Amino acid sequence: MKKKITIKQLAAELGVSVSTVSKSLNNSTEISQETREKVQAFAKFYNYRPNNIALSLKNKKTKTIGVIIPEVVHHFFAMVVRGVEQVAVKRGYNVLISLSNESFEKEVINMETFADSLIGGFIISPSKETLKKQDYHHIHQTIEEGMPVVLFDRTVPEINCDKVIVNDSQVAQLATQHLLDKNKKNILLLTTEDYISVGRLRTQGYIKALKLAGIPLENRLIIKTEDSKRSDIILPALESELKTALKENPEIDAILAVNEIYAAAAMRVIRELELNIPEDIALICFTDGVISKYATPPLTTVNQHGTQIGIEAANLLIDRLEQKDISEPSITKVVACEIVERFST
Amino acid sequence: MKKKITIKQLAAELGVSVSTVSKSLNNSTEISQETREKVQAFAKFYNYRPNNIALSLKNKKTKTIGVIIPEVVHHFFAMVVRGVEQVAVKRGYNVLISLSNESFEKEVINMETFADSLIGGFIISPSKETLKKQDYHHIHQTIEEGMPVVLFDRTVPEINCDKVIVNDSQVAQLATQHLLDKNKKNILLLTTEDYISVGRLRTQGYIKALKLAGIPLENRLIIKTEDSKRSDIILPALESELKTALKENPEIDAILAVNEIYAAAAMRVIRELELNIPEDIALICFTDGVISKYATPPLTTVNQHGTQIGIEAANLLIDRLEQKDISEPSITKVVACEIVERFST
DNA sequence: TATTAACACTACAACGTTTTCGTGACTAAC
DNA sequence: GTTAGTCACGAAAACGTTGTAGTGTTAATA
Repeated sequence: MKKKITIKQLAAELGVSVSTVSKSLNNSTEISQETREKVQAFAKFYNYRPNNIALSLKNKKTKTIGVIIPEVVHHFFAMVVRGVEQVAVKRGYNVLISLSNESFEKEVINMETFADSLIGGFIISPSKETLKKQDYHHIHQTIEEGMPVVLFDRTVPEINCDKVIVNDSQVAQLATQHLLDKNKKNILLLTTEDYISVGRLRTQGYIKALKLAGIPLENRLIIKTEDSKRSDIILPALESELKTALKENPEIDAILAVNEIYAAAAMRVIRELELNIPEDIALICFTDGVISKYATPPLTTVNQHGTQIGIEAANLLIDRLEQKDISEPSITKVVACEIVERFST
Repeated sequence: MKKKITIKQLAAELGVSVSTVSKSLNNSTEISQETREKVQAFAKFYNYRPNNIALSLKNKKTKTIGVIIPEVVHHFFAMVVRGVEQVAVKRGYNVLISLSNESFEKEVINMETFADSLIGGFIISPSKETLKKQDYHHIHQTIEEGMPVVLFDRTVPEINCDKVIVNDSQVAQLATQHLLDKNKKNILLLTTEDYISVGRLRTQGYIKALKLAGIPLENRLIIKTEDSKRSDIILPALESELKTALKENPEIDAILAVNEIYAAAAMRVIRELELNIPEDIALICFTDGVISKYATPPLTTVNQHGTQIGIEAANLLIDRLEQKDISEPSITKVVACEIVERFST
């Protein structure tokens, strides 16, 4: 086993001082061409690579960014991670990942652990529990301590930081319009409680589209799911609620689901009731993931461009890390999503 | 903005030495009860948290483990990450993630970046390209430098390190047997090229099951996919090849797919040919993910317990990091997978 | 009264870097 | 022959922490 070599060892080996080695490796003109070459050759031979920990300590900054998301086993978040990782590598940064598992406590703990100087800044999408509690002290504190934070997807107005969002409301309106265009007039909305910003915004878009089309808003056509914990608990409840709604309101001819999982649940119910997609009921949902792609029929979706969101977020964060002027105002980027038409509408 | 406070600043504030503060915070009996309490109160007031970078440098080890996987946007790998993260948090470690994107070069670069002292050890599933090239110098070198490595899923015999694998061959045999039990005798196998260990092993299990049942092995019933790059390129090719096979061999009454995506492709083809699942063709696949779960009909699958694999891998790695005796022999853990019967068989 | 022991604390080195500020040796100019 | 200037390199501090080895004071023992 050959342990990693340090500058000090290299210096001893070469019979020169530590400073000389350091300067040679950094190609300083202070050192003669000859010595530089010798040192560099030795360094290469011994496979010297600088100790990043020492560098971080010295420079008082790290080349690592922290990503805190509720889940990785979730297509959208995985896409975001991919995007973040992409630009991180390109710009010479590492990515530390932490999963809140939709739990407030875990989010806080993970954030504090990360903030202990391992990390330069955060990219976060808060857990549902955090949003419900509206307790953002950990995020505020991090910002207070001078670490930049970028919020994405689930955004919180009272936090002043860079944000990457999706034009949720607008595209939900578009999606609703898309259904109306297909001559579906009784659209059921499958959404989350309003404390989740994306759910709220999408609901707003839905409402706006109906209003514009002059269709009265029926509250019984909106199913809001509590959505607090794991999907294996809430899905059966959602399915039975939906089933009841469909039975009691046979005029329903379309469903707008706020995410893919809800759409999958909807499909299951529709199948059980022996209705056809899209003839009897059209279906459109957010999140353009594998479920929609490989479903029967493939679903029309709203592609949220998770990778793009990750890219924007990472760039925003790294820009912030590398900028001198700390007082630049916060930026909010909107990533436009688009409707991917398949066969469910 | 209140910057993070250091021991030195605390010491100045309190009018004692740095050592006293350090020892007080660590509750050393060397320091009087009184002083200890005072220091701790101050530390709490100023929200002191130790600088992990400095600790890492001092202790010559970090509390961070690196995970290198081909993709996050992939149910199985996401599950593994979840498992790793779970035990990492529990045991006080951080998780650094890197995506190879199935590229050899990216894998090597990322690994080298990570290895620059940020990380204590690695959990890796090599990229397809790496497996094809059979170039494992980067992994060997890392091990040489004394960093523990745990390989999972895609395993390589010539690397001597801890491993977490799935009893692929055995369970593929079981899956095949499952189809045979349903009275399906002409089973098509949708697999990868042999250089991917999981593909190879599953193929072996398939062959063994047929042999045991006394059914002759037909090479035209095995479709091996190159599978080198992104799925959007290989899937159409796979689909057309499969379609041809199904047309030319109408006796085929079952398909064993080596992963979910292949199964989804198979479903698409079956649908196009207007055949029924499972009556005309039964379908079973590896990876118990969202596609299988929400497909029509829901697919019978082999659950690989990704989370469990991640848990085992992380524990193996952290055990290795924390053990004194460096020369303990390598361990290979087998995580048993099981067949989840749904409606496609 | 002199020695020892306990106590409560401090000084300092070390981890691996970079960088500032020397410091000799040599050369060139006066 | 003195002074100034360049060149090539080294010493040391700093980043934040911990642990070892002091250090001075007081109390107990011989």
